[in-house]
Amino acid sequence: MRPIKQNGYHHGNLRRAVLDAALEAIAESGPAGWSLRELARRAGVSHAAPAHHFGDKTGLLTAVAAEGFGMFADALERAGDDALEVGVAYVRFAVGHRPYFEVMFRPELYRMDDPGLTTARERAARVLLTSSGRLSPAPAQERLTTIAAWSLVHGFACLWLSGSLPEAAREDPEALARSVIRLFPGTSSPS
Amino acid sequence: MRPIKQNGYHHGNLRRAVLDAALEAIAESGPAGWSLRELARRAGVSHAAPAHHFGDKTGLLTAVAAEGFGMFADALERAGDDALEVGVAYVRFAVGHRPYFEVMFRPELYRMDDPGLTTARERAARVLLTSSGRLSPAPAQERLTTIAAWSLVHGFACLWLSGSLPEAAREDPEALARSVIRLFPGTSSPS
DNA sequence: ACCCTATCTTGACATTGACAAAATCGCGAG
DNA sequence: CTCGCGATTTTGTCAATGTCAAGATAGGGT
Repeated sequence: MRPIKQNGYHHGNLRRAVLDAALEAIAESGPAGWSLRELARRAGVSHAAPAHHFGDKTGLLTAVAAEGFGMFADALERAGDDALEVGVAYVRFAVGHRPYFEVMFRPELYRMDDPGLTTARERAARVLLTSSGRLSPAPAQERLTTIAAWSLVHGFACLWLSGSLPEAAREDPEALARSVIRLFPGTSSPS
Repeated sequence: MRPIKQNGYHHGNLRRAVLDAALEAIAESGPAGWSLRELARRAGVSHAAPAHHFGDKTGLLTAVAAEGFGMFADALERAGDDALEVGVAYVRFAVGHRPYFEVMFRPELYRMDDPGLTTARERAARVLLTSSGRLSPAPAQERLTTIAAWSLVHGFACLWLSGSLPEAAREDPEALARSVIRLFPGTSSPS
């Protein structure tokens, strides 16, 4: 946002500033419509400053994805054990943190071997697994039920973000998501 | 693939050649991991030849999306009126024509005001609407049911394409999709 | 034989990602 | 205090890319 440097050189936390600038740029132009040099310009530093903290563009996107998966896992854990609430939290995160979400589920943009990223990813997957497991009518279908519930909320989030749903513009996505998820068997009566 | 030109200049259908080269490049490196000049190199023409047919990079991606929506609508119409089969066709198209699918649902990459694109898009939407409509238990929930069914198949396709599903590597996506869709209320007994 | 239009080439320019080397800052050792 | 050292930032540079403008070529219609 605002330039960090006052006069001469500085040693501020440029890492955070560049990350925020990247998130803002992704929000404006998508995960590929920006440039490292533009971020540096926004942060008020020279064109090669971000390279020291992130290596290259892929490294910056890896940092975005890792942070995103961490926040995502937190949000899902906060939703508790009820599958409906976890699903709503899934959509709420996608809509409320669109830049993170758009990078997270595009693995060709970042490095999947990042350690912090994979742990956060597994943490989020565990919440999805446990919450959707109790939707299954029989233990044999537990795996399919998890995939189906995950697909439902993920698909809704993607369609809403891409503007494919005609009602996307004039309706609250969270309320709409709640109504849609309720159609899935087992989510109507939580307790 | 193969260079078109034999000797000197040529007037072949470069448009098709560039489109095919673009699809191949997208299949390899995603919708953003290629360059116009690389396509021209692959097709054996000069670096600015594609510009005459597509204007710019966005124009080329618009052509890809338009052609993709046309093939998509054809595939869905071929599946008939049964919601389960339409859903399976949805996933089959996403997996079998991955480059098209990845561009189609990323509107920031192309121009949505393209006339041929919007007509094909509406044609596909109509199939989804009519086939999912008969899944609804009550007419009042028809809109929600359509959104839910669409979200389910779209989410499954996206998760499978992004490699997020752990079983993605060792199972047939079409069969898995069929099992998953069957969990949705109303799809078990088609007739 | 000639021209005309679509098609393709060539040349150029600004922007970008990446790398190397120099410059600067901040902090601890003496 | 000051000196040096590592972390950080700058500057300079290069190849690659997208886009535009101008020239060259082919093939058909007159």
